[in-house]
Amino acid sequence: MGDVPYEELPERLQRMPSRLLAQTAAQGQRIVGEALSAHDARTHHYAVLAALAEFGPASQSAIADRTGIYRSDLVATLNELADRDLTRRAPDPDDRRRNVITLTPAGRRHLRRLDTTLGRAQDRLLAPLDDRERATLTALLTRVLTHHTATG
Amino acid sequence: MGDVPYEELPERLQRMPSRLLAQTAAQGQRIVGEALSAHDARTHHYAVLAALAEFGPASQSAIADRTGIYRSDLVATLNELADRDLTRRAPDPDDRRRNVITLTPAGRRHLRRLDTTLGRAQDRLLAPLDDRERATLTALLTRVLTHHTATG
DNA sequence: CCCATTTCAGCTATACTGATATGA
DNA sequence: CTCATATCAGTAGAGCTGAAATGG
Repeated sequence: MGDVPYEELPERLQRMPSRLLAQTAAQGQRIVGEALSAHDARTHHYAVLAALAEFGPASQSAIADRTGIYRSDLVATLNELADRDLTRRAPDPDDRRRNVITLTPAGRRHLRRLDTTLGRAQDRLLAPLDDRERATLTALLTRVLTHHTATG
Repeated sequence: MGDVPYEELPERLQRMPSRLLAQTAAQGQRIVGEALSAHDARTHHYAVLAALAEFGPASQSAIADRTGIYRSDLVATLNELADRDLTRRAPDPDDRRRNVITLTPAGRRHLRRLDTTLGRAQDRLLAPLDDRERATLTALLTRVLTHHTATG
């Protein structure tokens, strides 16, 4: 990708919002993925660490709800985080169906490193936009997203 | 996804542009994918048909450049389109390394149907935004995207 | 020889579905 | 019995890489 002047794109594709979103999101994923891979991390890792830091220990089900990660995918993510000693998984004594996931001190430090790295990645992604434009973009995206994810 | 009030998301995730883009793009892909699957089509099909309609017959290499589809992925896409008699693949007499891809009349009709279907899908995707906001969003996305895909 | 074009075979991360075992 | 939780197995589309075969 990125080997061709934008002018050559078919006009239909050029202005199709879903395509603009997909392509721009792919650029973001590429930039963020490169930044995270330097820390042996992926986006799901960051989402889980952030949820634990902001809401405290939680069941896998609660983490899934708070991050948008599917319960089935969360299993692997938590395995990876536990392998790296960034989170711990312990059975919940109050409800033995549940695991309680907690952040370790190393997890907290890792999250701070990722915050820095990801901040820089966002900056590279949005480089051509000034602060006001960035705010406009995130506000518009937020409105579209909430419209499609709202429960009521 | 979409089972939880937005307010419960970790603040870090809520405002991260790359995540907003990824999630919104996923909604777009879901909506567009459903619309296309009713016509036994996928996004790559539309991109190729649009490129052929707007630029005329072309080699696979040229189509790849004009759509952003990888050359390797284009092979399968063109197989599928040819199976449906929407495009034709013929060797180029001027350069026998090349295939010349042309749109069939059925392909032209199919493109028109997809135009309609996709127009409605875009409208559902961007439902919460008015026309001016939609224009702002596409303009901002276009600037970010061209910044990352420009050759010079 | 080098370069362009097509094709094949594979990989990755993400989003998503369905089934199952266990316990409330 | 039903519902919730965690887990496993698998699917799908898109983006991406590398190598091979053929021809300019």
